[in-house]
Amino acid sequence: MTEAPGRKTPVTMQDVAARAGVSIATVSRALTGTRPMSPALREHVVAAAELLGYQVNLIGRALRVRRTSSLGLIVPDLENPFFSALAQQVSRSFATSDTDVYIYSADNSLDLERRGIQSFLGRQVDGLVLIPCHEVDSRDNVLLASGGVVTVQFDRWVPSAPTRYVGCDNRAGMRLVAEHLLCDVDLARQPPMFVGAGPTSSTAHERLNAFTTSMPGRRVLLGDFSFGWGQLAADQLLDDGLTSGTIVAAADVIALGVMAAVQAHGLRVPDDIRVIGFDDLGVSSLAHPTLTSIRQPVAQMTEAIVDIILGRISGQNLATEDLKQTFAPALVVRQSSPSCC
Amino acid sequence: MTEAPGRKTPVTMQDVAARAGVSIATVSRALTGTRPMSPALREHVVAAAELLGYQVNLIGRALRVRRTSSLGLIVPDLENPFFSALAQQVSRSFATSDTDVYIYSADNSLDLERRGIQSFLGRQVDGLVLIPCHEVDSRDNVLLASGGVVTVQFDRWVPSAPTRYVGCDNRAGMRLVAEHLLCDVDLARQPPMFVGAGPTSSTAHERLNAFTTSMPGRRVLLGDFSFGWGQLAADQLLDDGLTSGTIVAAADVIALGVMAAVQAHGLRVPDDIRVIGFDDLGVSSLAHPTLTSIRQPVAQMTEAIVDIILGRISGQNLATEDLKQTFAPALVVRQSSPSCC
DNA sequence: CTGAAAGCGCTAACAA
DNA sequence: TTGTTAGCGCTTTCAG
Repeated sequence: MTEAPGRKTPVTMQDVAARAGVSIATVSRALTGTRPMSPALREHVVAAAELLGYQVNLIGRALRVRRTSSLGLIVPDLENPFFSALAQQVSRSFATSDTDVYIYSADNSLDLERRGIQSFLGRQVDGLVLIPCHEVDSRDNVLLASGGVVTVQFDRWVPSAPTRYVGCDNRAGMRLVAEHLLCDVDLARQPPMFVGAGPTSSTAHERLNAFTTSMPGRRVLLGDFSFGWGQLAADQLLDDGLTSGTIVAAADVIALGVMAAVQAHGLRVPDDIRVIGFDDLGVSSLAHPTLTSIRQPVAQMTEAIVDIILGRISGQNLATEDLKQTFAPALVVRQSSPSCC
Repeated sequence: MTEAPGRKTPVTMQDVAARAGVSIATVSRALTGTRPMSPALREHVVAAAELLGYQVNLIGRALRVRRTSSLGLIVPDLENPFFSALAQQVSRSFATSDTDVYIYSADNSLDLERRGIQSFLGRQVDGLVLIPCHEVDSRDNVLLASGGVVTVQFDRWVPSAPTRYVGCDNRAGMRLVAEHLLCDVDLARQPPMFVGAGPTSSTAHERLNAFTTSMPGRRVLLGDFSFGWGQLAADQLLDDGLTSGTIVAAADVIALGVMAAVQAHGLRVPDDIRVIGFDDLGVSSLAHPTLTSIRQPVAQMTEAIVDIILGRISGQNLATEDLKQTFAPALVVRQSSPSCC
């Protein structure tokens, strides 16, 4: 019988050294390849290591080299598909480097957010990517993070924290929506209204502000970034007697909820109610009808994060405005709000 | 000005000890509270630590105590909402313990899956929860994992790997679907067919087998666990002239894709086409129409994982069949396939 | 090109 | 109750 799993004493470099009849330093050199050595001996050591099933203890290495080759990513909520998509893309962008990405879900709790940060800092990650839970209340957490390690705020911006930020230009995105409305929509027949999220995050804030600026005096409903809220909001509007209009949602998850509710009420999208989303989640091009949305350049954004964390960018003496890196989104017109021509 | 973030030399116990005028061991005891000591001194030490902004270095601690209080969770793909939901729930179940959960996405790649395992093992996690990518090809990876640390396979089972498994009873779930069909559906008017995933995972396998056993001779289409595949499959069926039937999907993501396509073709759910899902994702109760599905007892499953990892269960001399812990799912009848009465 | 030894930050056994 | 010290596994000077 093989031994019980997870019970055997781990084999160390000491063991490999003994087995190969060399010093522990030689084993280290043979395995990491940092210093020149005779190929024959290297071969010999590597063979011994494999024979014993040696696996490097990264804790020991990290303590010595003071680097962990790891990155912490803290997301507010994994069940929000936009955040899962971001997490996946961050992982993907670091896959070609030697940096491992670990994801921690704060489950929309400031306490868990703090716990995640403490935990990552304690484990000496080389960098921290943080999508903060709350625009105001996460400030202490962001400060805690940035005091310990290179920190990048992603997607959501907490003001007055001295960290880099990577995100998309939400105002520009909402301006694209406004242009689309002016150009392609009969606003008298299908007047616009906004279903957004309460301004507890910069994204919610910026999208809301940009909408009310571009489209003043329109109806605005605020909830959170969820499918359920979109559905609830649409139910309210329809129960109020709405039979035609253009619903601008602050996120695709909201928009998809809106569409479900509109169709449940027997109205047609886009003939009766147009729906416009934001983010351009993968499923949005598959929904029925397909969703007009604002596409965030996620791959570009995560590449920017790679550059910052791996230090490919000096970042030393940046002017304040350069701390914030925003990327231009694009309008993707689909069936839920087609163009007129 | 404050110092540039992430640049200051970290403050160690040594520093705290010097500042407080005590030995380093006293600092350790004051901060961890493992040994009795005079409250006044503890107070004093804690104050010094806070003054200096001391943060424990968990790497140093881990090297010494040979425990990291951390758990690795490897998922095949974060963009699949079912896996994100599982990840969230695992995190949640461990939130009350002192074990931190780190998530790693294998991005459906065996190489990345292996990298994640190596990385977690090297970092000496106390346990590993693995949702394997592939029923056959992941075998080496599972063996690698289980050779290093307590490993639990979750949701998907790779045979002949000596690890515990936690998942739901997929066959029982599909039997519930069959019962529902026999009881509530006019099978002559709405004949059942199966839209599943290729048998590259135990879940796909078991659900497919259970369907073909309960409902022999029915049409079966196999793709993958995605919204897009559900849509594509439904398009095929409808293009073949299907105008009424019952589509049993192997997962909610597939079912949602099916529903979108069916509605895009102008057919009604459930009047023309019934749709039944599996997993019972949160959004499934919000879709339009709401989705009849098989609910997995996710919270129960993750609690079982907690028990295994934290060693609340002996697990020493289990019989082979006890290594597999399956939980009973439940049928949730909603609008997409209502009951007859 | 290889070995001996120091030491990363921490905790625990042992002394006082 | 507190201090001294060894050592977790590893890399990297420094000698040889």
